[in-house]
Amino acid sequence: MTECYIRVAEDENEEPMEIPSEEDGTVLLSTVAAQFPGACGLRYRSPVSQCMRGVRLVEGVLHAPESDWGNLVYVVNYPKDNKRKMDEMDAASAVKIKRGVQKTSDLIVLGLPWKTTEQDLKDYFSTFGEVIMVQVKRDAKTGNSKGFGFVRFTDYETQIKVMSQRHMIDGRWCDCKLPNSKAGPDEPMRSRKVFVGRCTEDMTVDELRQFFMQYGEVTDVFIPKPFRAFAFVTFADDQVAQSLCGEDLIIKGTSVHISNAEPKHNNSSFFPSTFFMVKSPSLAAMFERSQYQFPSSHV
DNA sequence: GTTGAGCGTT
Repeated sequence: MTECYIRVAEDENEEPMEIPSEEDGTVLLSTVAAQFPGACGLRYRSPVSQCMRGVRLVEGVLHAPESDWGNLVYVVNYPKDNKRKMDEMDAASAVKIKRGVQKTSDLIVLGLPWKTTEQDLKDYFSTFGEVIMVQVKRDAKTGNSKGFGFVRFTDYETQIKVMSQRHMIDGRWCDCKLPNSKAGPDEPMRSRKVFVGRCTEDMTVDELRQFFMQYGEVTDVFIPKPFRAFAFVTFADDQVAQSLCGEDLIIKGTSVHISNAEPKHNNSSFFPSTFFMVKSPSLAAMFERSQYQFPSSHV
């Protein structure tokens, strides 16, 4: 058997696309997935039995049913019952659109092959939608991949779609999930100050101020020294601060996580900050600063 | 130069 093209379609009634086989006549699942992201196999209607038959799949390699692939149209298989999930997804996103544009967040990608690079991730996930950030986490010393990474999409629908299925990346099944850092209901109190996690050392007070200005008036930026990979940003309006909590924002190509700046002690009943504010703004600032530590989730 | 559930600081 020699190299050829086989006809593959999303559905029996849809127009097929021709995809190439290998020299030995087999077809790689990754070749199918390149055109049909999320594909996990192929099936076809047997001319003899008129039943759908599965194509043999061994370690990412699809084998022709008979001596060759023939002129049949092969239909793409997706994990579980993806069609029904799509309907649920559309209904869910329709509800959410009414409440405004959904913010996307970083997704953790688990199970990456050691060899997979950020370019590989970008290439793969771009088939779902516009990608605005990818990371492969590596050992600082050896540079070896830790086997997981992160991805961020422009559109929320893309994020939902990507989370709803498994992913064949460089020969391994990977999962995309919401990272633990943003799981569970946190965000307890209302504050004008937010905690900015995962800062990099090159971020300056000025740059953070410039960046956060787009959301509202910034009254203070505090970066602990020596470098501790987080910062505090205070807004004039607490609603601005609250609206950012839980979000992943991208500053200079780095994804930072916004959460509430949590007070470690609560002495405000003895010395309400409003008392200091009318008397002395600088004292009020000192007071606020002494009250807030990093949230427990980041300790 | 190894590994395979997890969780992001260069």
